[in-house]
Amino acid sequence: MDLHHQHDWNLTPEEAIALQQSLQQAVITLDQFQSIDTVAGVDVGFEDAGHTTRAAVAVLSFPGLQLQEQTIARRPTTFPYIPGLLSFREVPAVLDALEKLHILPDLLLCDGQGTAHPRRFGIACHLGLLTNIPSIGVAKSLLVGNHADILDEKGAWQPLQHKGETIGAALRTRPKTKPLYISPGHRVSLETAIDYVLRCTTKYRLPETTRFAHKLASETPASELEKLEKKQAMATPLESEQLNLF
DNA sequence: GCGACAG
DNA sequence: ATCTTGTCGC
Repeated sequence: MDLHHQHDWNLTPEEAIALQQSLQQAVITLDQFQSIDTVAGVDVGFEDAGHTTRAAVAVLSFPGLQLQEQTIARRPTTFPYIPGLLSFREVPAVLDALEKLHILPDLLLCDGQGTAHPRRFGIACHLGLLTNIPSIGVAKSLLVGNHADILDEKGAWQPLQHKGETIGAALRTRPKTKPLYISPGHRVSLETAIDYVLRCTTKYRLPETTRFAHKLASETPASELEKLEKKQAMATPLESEQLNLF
């Protein structure tokens, strides 16, 4: 992929933090996109006791939410899990999976935080910036910040705040369940992020995009992996020029 | 120094 | 995230 913000991945935690602070300056939390016809769910799982990273991308039509395409990529795990540095562990594999797509998704729903991060640069921001695809962070638990109690009805939400600023929202996507933490990744405002997450959510707590991607990243048997590999190789994969055209 | 800590 | 069975509640 010909990325506008390419960079080395062989970094120490200290270098990774410095890079986040640098790249964060380029993040845009305003709506900057045209029509959204496809939404992709991105998720990552691990095999071999964590030695292998498996990334999955599921592209759904929008607003119909019908599966259009799915890809999987596996590669050796090279970075440990460190709170605040998740993207350095998962993004390389995700980029591999995105390169296999034939359809360029209009929006990315990522597993994890966007701006709801100590340095305002969660995995959704990192992926959005590298691919230049509008992105949203959809996390199942909190990394940083606080919020008031949320009404127990779908759609209810409260701003997530940290050090005096609103960094995201705690959103109830289903009654009687824990909220989801939504935040802008890149080129999407918080209000719009909440709207899209709700429009991708049907009867479950997690959006359909995330559910499809998670199924691929964690529940797909190795036996069915080769079947997917063939489908992925059938047509011409997304060319780098198609990604990043501002 | 102590506790918290996406996946 | 992953290792793992049954089980409590709407």
